[in-house]
Amino acid sequence: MERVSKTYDFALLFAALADRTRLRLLNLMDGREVCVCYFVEILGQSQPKISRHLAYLRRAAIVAARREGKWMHYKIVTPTHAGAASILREVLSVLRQDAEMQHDLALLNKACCASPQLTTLRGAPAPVKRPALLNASS
Amino acid sequence: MERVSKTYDFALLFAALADRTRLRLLNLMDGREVCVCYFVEILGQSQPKISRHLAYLRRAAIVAARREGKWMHYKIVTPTHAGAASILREVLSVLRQDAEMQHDLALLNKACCASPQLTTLRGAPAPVKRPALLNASS
DNA sequence: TCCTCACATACGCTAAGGCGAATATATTCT
DNA sequence: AGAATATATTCGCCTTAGCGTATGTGAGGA
Repeated sequence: MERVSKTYDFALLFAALADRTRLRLLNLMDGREVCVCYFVEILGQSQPKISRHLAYLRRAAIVAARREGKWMHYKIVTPTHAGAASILREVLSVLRQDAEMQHDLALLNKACCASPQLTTLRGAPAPVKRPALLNASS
Repeated sequence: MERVSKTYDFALLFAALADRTRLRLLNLMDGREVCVCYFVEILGQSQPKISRHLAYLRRAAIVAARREGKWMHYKIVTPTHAGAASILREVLSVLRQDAEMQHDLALLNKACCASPQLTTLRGAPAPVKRPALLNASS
């Protein structure tokens, strides 16, 4: 058995959370896997900016990316550290109360159901809702 | 009735938490009011450094300072935003599990009970434990 | 193979953070 | 008033972050 991160770097976790855009991204990924194009469309911000923030979250090991053809899907990964996991869970839970976060999610759900509605997203894969909010990935 | 912070700046909160030294300071203040000299002694770091991090926490409205003669006492203040408050509570709870944090607290408790033990702290006021972990201040 | 789409990364800039060292301020003591 | 103590702030330096813009890369289609 291998020992994983005896001392967890909480500062790194909080640095990853210390940006409104990243919090909005995480909120959109709460419980589902989301394609990058949706982030760009819903947050209304430049694609490189979104991509850089996603890279930041990846560096902090908070999200994982999966390629599917031309598209990249991002999802939240549960931190190996139990404390970090419960902090992240609490954060996501609190974010759900935020007005802007709720608005973002409403846009995501709309885009999900009415595919050809948003011209920019024509043919983009729909985000897949997951049963568990935080699902461990091997 | 006055409306308090309709939209809370979570990024600011997390930025304040995104530093190991500040997390150690908050952990020491968990449930009690602590004099600056203890922070310097226990963390073993320079006084200006400690003071700057405390100023950062003050700016983020996470702690409050109180002067008592030559000494300054710091304590955690509960954020007005309920979500922020519960995040902070969860963070403090998780920090308690961390080895270094526990060690810091052990040093604080020792310093608290054996006053004349630490020469540097001769005559310094003892930290006062509070019943509630997070007590709202008017 | 070339083109296009979706996304990632590099570059140049500016702002902010963190640190040590020095200095300022407030309080108490003599 | 002057000295000593406790704490805060400033300065200069370096590193990191965030942004727009431009460019690179990987996959699919013609």
